[in-house]
Amino acid sequence: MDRPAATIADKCRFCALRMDSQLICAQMSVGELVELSARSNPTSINRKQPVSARLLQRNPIIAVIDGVIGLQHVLKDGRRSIATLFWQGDIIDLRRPTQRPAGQLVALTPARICALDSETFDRLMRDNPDVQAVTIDNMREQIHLAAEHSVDLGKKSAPERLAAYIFECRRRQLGGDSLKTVDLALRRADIADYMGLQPETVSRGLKELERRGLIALKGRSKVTILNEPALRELANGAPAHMAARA
Amino acid sequence: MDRPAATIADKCRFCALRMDSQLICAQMSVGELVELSARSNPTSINRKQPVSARLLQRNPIIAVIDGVIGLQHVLKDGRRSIATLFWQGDIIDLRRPTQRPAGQLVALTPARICALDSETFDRLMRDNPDVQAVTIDNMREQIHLAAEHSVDLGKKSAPERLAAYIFECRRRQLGGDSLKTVDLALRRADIADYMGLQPETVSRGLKELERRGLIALKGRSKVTILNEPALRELANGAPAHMAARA
DNA sequence: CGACTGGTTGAGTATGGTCAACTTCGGTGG
DNA sequence: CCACCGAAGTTGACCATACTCAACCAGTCG
Repeated sequence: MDRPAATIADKCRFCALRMDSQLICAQMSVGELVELSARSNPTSINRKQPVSARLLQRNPIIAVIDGVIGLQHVLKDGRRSIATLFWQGDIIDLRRPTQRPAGQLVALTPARICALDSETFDRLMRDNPDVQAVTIDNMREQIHLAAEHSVDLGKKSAPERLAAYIFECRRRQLGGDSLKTVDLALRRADIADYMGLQPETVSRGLKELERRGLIALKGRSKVTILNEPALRELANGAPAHMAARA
Repeated sequence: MDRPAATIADKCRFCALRMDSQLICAQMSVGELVELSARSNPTSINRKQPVSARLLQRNPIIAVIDGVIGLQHVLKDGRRSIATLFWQGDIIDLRRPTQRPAGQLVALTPARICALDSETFDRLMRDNPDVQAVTIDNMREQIHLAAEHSVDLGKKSAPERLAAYIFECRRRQLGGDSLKTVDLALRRADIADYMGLQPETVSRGLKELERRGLIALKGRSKVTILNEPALRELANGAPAHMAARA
């Protein structure tokens, strides 16, 4: 190097992962960020593009800067399933002891991610307890969300799943639980593959929620929640008369 | 105390969590175990018993010693869903920032667990890198298994789900991938609630796998795998002609 | 404008859910 | 040891939800 560059590279300086105290890069010192920015690989991905296998090979730790990344599995006969959604701040650690295929990461919206190699990430985890805490919290949250998602897929009807999906989107969006209008974020086909439905069923289900007066569809991707208690009851699997009362 | 007790309490001395190098207590020094055994709460639970809320209040970290623990959610109208199965060595960390209800832990077989309080667990994680590594590995594995389970629930037919369940049981059992005869571990109703089916469908599905010559049912809870490649193809969602060829 | 992608609508169907009856198993007590 | 009881599991008939397939519609981009 020409001279000791004690400044943070631009790619990190303005990164969204520093802008919220809950996010990983907000835990780091200037020195750590300088070092990190020499090793990190921020990348933009277009919708439907997979995260390059070559990138993952060297850099198996992915932090989602913005957009939505899906973990996609394709069954032998072509059925596609999206097992997990990753949103801003989520840390995806694809390293596994057993070398079973783990599915593929695909951008479901235009997205930006930041890829790290094992050594850098492990060192950061070891040396910075705040990074470690944030990362472990994120893993715990992922485990918890995965459990809730399993409940959705296991026992809920199509309208119930869609109600649950609307709340899931809202929770993960800027503004969170106070938003009245939620962005569905994904295309119908992706919502379908994530919620274990067909695109047609998603369409009919959303219409059904609208017919019941629970939501209003604003264009193709926005939903306004009209009756939040009832929508919540429905998402929690309450029978019709309970949801109506809510 | 009467005198410095430098011995490990019996409850820890013979614990299965020390007997395998992958498990959490096998990472600990004698000194740590002595200290730990003063704080840990090994408990036996009968099938269908929930893990006591009082225990969890004080000790939100649970290690599964043996048996199967399920994370159960009950919907507003009574439908029951088992989101996750925890087996020997799994570490359940129920602490969450947001105080949303997280479901209930229930023993699905006679089980033994060991409950720890936050402080003890966090200190152990901080002071012992091996404990930390094992625990983080376990969390990563849980995230991964949850993703696979979501694929099962989202897009697979009843026989496919049951084939996948048989492999999941085998993987988690002593002997693992080499076993020919697998213990289904759970009752039909619990398998149903875990795989997003009804008990009747589980029964019919297992019969169907038997009819196709993929498995043989030995009593109510044992299954012998007769055609492993074909069963695997089926579990992976291959169409009938591919599975038959396998 | 035409081609394309994404979304919606409709008709028919199949898979798995529901409900009820029945069987098997395992434990308990006479 | 067998009789009995309750829990667990299986079977069958019927039915509903969501899937399939096809046509159609609405934007968008060259």
